[in-house]
Amino acid sequence: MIKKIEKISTPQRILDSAEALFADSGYDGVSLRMITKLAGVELALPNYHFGSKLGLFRSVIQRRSLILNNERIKALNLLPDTAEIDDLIEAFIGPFLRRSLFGGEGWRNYARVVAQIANSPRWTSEIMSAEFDPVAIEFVRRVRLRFPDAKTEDVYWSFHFLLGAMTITFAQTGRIDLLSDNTCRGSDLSAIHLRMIPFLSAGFSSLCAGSTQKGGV
Amino acid sequence: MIKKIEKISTPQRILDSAEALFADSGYDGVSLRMITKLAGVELALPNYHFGSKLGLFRSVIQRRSLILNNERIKALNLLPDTAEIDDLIEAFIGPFLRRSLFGGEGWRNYARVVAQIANSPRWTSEIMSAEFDPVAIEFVRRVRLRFPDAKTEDVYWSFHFLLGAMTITFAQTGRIDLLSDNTCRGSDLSAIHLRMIPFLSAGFSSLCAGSTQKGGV
DNA sequence: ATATTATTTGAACGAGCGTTCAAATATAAC
DNA sequence: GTTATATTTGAACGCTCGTTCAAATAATAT
Repeated sequence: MIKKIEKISTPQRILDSAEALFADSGYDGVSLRMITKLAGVELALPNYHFGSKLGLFRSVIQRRSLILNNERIKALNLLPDTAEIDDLIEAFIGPFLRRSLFGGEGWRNYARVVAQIANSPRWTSEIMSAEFDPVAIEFVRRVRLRFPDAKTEDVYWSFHFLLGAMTITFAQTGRIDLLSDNTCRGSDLSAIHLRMIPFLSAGFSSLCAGSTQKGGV
Repeated sequence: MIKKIEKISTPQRILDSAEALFADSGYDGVSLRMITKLAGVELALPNYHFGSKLGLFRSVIQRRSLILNNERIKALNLLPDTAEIDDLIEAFIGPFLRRSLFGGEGWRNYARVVAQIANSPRWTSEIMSAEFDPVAIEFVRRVRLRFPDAKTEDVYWSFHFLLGAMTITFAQTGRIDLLSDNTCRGSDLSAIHLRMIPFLSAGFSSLCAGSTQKGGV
């Protein structure tokens, strides 16, 4: 059978181009003219399909966040209530990590956009909370099942540290490559997986399991 | 008492206004007209004093990074070669944390700008590496003195996770406040200090001291 | 006080911005 | 095949952008 060239719909083309450009230069660093030029469509079409530039930006995030959060919830639900902390962290981080590794350029660009919005007060409520609060709440609930004696604040703060480490890492800024003179590769996500889960698990355990006193190596 | 009106120089006024606006909206989200209007100076003056908008942005970062990195180096030099990992982390993070807490609005805005540039590939080489590599290298060197058997990659990756947790936290995006329904306050930096040092120390120890195998609670 | 330099002013430059809209075209329903 | 709907086109709207520059003013040095 002859392989037909799959026609990609206009909204998809716009989303892909916007995602790639937003990943490099952020929301304000990209114009609709740059996006439509890269997508090969007319200038007016983003506004027709997404209402506004802001609507397009939100759609860029939503498209993959829905997939990602479904996978996270599914992975968490597969674990027993008695699951260890490293399995919980794996369930939360793993889907994002594997998408970044095997999901192609689009998922890598998405991760870069996520890092930007996660680190800016501007997008905290209207995007970050709207997209990621439900799965974050479920993750926190499961961590508290694992550490019933943990203080609420300790769990939230641990999650916050995880969030920062995760977003900066998956964004692949090139910082660790430059700093380590290419001894470490930000694109080597299997090396990341090997280290991020133990690092964060130890942090959670230190803060949520035992006492909060210092020096507890 | 009579409040003496301290005349602030034009470059300082421009830096302060630029810093505040960049903190909220990023490099491309702010115009020189917004900056000069807030500073109460003429439009042409940023270009006169800093060469260009990009030069102004770099100066905003440099102004406080010089102070910060001097304090970090000094704090590291005060520690013996046998210093524990939590003291090393304290020396690296502490100055930034205390400035954000007691240093006023300017330092908080600076932290927000730092979070943005640390999480964007765009600023990795020309700002992040240029400003922070020397102190990062010294920190890594000291960690390796503490953990002589640690693999090089493990130390770099641990530092990278620290960087992500630190920048997102000091940026005070409001995310943890919203997520925890104000149980946690992103502005409560003493609560942060109490938790971030143990969390990261445990991560470093897990990755750099013992074996890299999983499940080592 | 005068000469020299540093800074500030006010206006203008060309270019790019997000958004809108009527007309043209393609698609779908009957 | 004809009508109704969905999408695309191309141009224009008012506005803001970073940068430049000669003229005016302030500060400094002799």
